[in-house]
Amino acid sequence: MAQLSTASGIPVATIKYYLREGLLPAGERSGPNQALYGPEHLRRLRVIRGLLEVGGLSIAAAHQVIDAIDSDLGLSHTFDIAQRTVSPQIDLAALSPEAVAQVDTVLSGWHVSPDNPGRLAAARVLQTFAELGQPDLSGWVPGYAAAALAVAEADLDEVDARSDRESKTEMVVVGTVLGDALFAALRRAAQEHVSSRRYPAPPNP
Amino acid sequence: MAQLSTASGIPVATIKYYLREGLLPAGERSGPNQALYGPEHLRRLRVIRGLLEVGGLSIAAAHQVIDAIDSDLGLSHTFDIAQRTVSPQIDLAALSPEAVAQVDTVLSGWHVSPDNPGRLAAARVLQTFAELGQPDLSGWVPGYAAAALAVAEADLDEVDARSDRESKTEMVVVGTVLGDALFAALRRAAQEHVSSRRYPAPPNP
DNA sequence: ACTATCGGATAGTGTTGCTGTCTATAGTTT
DNA sequence: AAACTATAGACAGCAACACTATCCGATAGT
Repeated sequence: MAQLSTASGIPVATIKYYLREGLLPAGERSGPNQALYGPEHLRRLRVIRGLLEVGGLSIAAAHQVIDAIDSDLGLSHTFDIAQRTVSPQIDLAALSPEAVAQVDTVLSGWHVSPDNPGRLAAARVLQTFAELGQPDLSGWVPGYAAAALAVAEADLDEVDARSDRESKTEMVVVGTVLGDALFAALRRAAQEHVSSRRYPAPPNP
Repeated sequence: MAQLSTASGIPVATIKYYLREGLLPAGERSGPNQALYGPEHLRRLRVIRGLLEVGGLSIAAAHQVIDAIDSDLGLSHTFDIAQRTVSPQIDLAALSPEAVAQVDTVLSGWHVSPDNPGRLAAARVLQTFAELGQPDLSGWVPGYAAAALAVAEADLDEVDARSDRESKTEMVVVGTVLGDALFAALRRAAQEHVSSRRYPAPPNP
């Protein structure tokens, strides 16, 4: 276990904690107080840290998506679990009908089930804007939808590019979680790029 | 204050907490133990709840971006504060040069400063993929970059569409925070749409 | 005069993600 | 064989966070 700790850079106490929480499978027992850990444990640890640190998931959420990787349920079901895990729980009754209608307008032509977590989350965001007196976002949101469609195509392409089923499953889960972080990061960079192109000389205070 | 509480749906104790933390400016004092709260307080409360619940910010982070709204520092500076607040702090020394180079390839042609928070965060994500043995993302990431560019254009368009400076500032801050959530939500919906189009009949277990 | 409410201060709560300590045992070195 | 180190497993403790509850003295409205 000391090796596992030094190889991963994670303290022994933390590894024990992940074992306790069921995030990491126990090592192969070689005695009452001895266990052997293989490369798959190291890999799993890296998945865990990626989900927690980069993806910002909680321990409980990471547990769910890791279970989704381990169980073989078919890709669409795995997608569903991953999506629900990373999305906020939203009560449909708490949403204004206007916001929901607004989202459905944007999503018109898409085949999306009514309880898709993204649909509800998007409605929540639009409702927040509406409460802040920004009712007309018709110039803004469609651009987001078009970009989201392009990204989703890229996501599915990448999953298709994986050869074996296990690799596909992992790409579904990890891609769902880390894809959010990746896009947000690239948006920051793109904002600086576009901003500097539009306003060449930033005003000096 | 009771009115403010019922109007916003936020418990009095919580409003007091926000006052203590400096998120909400004090009401206009009308006596040693009396204060008046106006519509601007209600609006501010809605901003706070949006940042915390929808944007997922911490109290400290919300404080920073709210200060950015209040101070008038020029749009590019406000953008910078908002970006740094919502981005994870990443130590450049902890990043592998390969991951950084990979990001810079994707960002080639963009005018992005070396310490742009998005550049570092994107490198962190790519490094995580590399550690998981997914080295070749050249079919995936460029699509993200193109989409991010389109979204950034839409963001700046929307800021430009605001007339007064204060409204622009608020759109910069709120748009930066809630835009992430909006895009992530629409990506979920788009994934279901694309997935159902590509694999019409999900396998029944 | 009386009662409800106010602002302000202080302390307490539940959750989360670890971290430190302890014990009994097992391997390893001398 | 004795000394030493490392291990698994259980348990308690801790710091940060976002509230929440209680108390207090003063005052506004009736």
